[in-house]
Amino acid sequence: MSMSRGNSPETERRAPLTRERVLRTAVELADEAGAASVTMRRLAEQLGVEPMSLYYHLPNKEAILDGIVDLVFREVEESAGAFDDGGGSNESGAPSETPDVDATWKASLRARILAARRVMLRHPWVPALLESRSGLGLAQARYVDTVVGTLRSGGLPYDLIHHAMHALGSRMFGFSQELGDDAGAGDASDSDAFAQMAEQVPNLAAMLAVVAHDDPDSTLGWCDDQFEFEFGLDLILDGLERQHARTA
Amino acid sequence: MSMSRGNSPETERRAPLTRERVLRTAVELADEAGAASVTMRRLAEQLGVEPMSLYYHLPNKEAILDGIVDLVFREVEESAGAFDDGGGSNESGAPSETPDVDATWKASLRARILAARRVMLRHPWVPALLESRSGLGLAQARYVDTVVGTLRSGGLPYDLIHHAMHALGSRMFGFSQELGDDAGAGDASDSDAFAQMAEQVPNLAAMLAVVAHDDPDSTLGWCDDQFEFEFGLDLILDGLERQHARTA
DNA sequence: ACCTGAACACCGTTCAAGT
DNA sequence: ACCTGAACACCGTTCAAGT
Repeated sequence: MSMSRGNSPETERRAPLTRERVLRTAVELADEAGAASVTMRRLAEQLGVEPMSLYYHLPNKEAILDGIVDLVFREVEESAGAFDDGGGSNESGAPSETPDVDATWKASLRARILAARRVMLRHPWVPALLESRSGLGLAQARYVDTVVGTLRSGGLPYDLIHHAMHALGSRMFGFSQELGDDAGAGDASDSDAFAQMAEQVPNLAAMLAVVAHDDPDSTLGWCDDQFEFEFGLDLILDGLERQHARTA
Repeated sequence: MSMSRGNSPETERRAPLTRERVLRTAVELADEAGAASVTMRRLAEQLGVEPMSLYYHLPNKEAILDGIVDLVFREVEESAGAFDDGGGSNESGAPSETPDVDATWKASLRARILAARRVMLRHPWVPALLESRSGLGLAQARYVDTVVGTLRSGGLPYDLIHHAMHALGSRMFGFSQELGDDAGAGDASDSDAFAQMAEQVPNLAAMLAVVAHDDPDSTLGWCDDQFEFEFGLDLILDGLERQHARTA
């Protein structure tokens, strides 16, 4: 309520330009028009400001891209507020039988990843952007940290956890390939091109014929992405569990 | 040897501009300087030609990117020339006990994928480019086709094969995430930033400390990518084998 | 401290023209 | 048939300047 800083009604209407506000607007822009539309000039326009003003709050476009990825991972953290931290900080590195192993590690990791997926589905441009980025941002690192913590609470040794991170790959963040675009379709979108392709790829064509048999429109784009995601995720989680059981 | 078309020594020295030659040069350019350097203007320069000449042989830049991906997959096909086709075309879709199941499907699929990986390692820009592309090219589709054929020859039903394709994801093509860049490193490249980050991500830091303990330089970038790739691949292949055995 | 204007070095691409 | 030149509508970014 203090009016010490000269807040005219005008400056109150237009929120001041801020790193935070720039990034939030960039996320909105990406959500509405795709990552390619996040351009310094269009972002500035959206903010009612000149392009060069952005450079006062962020060093360059890379920082903006890093920033919006981090913003999404903060959203992931919020969405997972209900989960416990699972951070049993076992200082000694010895893989002795810890008494307090959490038998539900697999279910809770699974739930957390599926929660992350729900956020990613709201921002389908994140996967492609994330692949192009090298280096974890802070929020993403914290997310990875909770995954490690969950696996550790299940009693898995750190080297198996390390392999698990690699085996999960981007699945850890809730996506595989086909989030944004229609993977599996492609040049063969129209059925003519596909029929012509079919004789060159008989095995693939046979598989598609069998799998799509209960879906009326035979054109592709028929995969149940959610089912496939969970299938692949469970394959990996079950495999990890088995590896752990074999050496425990 | 015929000189019917006016081949002066000059035109023989400079090979004629061709779709093929444009794409091969584009691959070389990407190999040497990264995918970002494949630009119509720089590509033309490399070919000793004006930028607009490229548009006579290819419709636009997208076609060039699709083209170089396809070129790499043709390289994958060549590298796998020693493999058999495994194309047992079992017309009836019934999953009855086929007498001619190939018990070595897992090993041969594994070998083919690792062969593809060796090609991808020569062209580290392919993964990122492939993710951004929607739709299989012909050579890539043929590659997928042989993967389907191999799984089918092992007796797996088509719907399990379909799940397998999704579960494998880009691993089918021989890469996971960390081909080009140093995944796992990042903002924490310098040890100062990492130490500061460590207290925010205790579980992650603990894992890294344990896993890196036998690697002298504690900075990241220490993962044995080949080992991790094979670990994840085997996890999936073993899981698929088990799923198949359970329903066979 | 915060924002702007003009300018630079790039992009992909169209279109009319050259040979 | 094959290649070119000029031009257009975009980029990200630097740098000196405004308030």
